[in-house]
Amino acid sequence: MGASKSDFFTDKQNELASLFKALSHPARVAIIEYLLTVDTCICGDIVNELPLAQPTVSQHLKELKNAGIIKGSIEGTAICYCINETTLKKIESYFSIINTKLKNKCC
Amino acid sequence: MGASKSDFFTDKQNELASLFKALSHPARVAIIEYLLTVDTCICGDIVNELPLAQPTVSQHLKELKNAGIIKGSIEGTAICYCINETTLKKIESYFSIINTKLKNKCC
DNA sequence: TTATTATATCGTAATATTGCAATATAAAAA
DNA sequence: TTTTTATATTGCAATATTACGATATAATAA
Repeated sequence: MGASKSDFFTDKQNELASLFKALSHPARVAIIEYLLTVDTCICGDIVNELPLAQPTVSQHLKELKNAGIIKGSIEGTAICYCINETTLKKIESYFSIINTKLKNKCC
Repeated sequence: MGASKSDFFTDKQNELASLFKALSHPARVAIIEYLLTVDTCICGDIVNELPLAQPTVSQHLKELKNAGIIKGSIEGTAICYCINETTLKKIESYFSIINTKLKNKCC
């Protein structure tokens, strides 16, 4: 085999896993961090920021977009990408809940 | 190719990516969530909680341990796993910083 | 000692990811 | 119109992940 048995897990577990999978590559972490340094959303120069070829960057952007971590809107010839605040707030609150639960533990 | 070009990214970006990679499988999310429901750290029954064979669960536990997300200590014949609070706090603070930065954005 | 119990490792097949050259698309400029 | 510019898609080779049967290890029980 090799395919993950996602049918046996809850929807929430699968959703969380796919969010983390989207962030599980250094290039995609770098993209997020670059988007954070840019003031506006007009940012079609992500390709120049990364040590990867244009098709590869395009593929990484697609994965981040499919996971809902970034949003992209067409701006003439260029495309304007920015971080999806809602998703990142969800992720933060997930870890916030985990850490709250951990406070009542022994370990 | 197929190997990710981790040499071209910063250590922090690679570290974060490997933390997220550890969480990028629903079984491993399920393991974390199960560990949260258990009061003590004595928990050698993760295998019975998951719809996966013992070697597969063992492999997932190893990945979580290697990434520093869980800790495991030998407890006689069994092994006692628990969540590594330090790592999870780090992840929460990473997203907390991101969300703070996002507040000063247009989008 | 010989079970038994709990977990890890090995080996391997199925599948997924990564990266990029080549090519396609689609909007704006000439 | 044709060219340029920006991004996406296709196709494919290299590599990584997932899953599990078989087997190994290592501590306790009998």
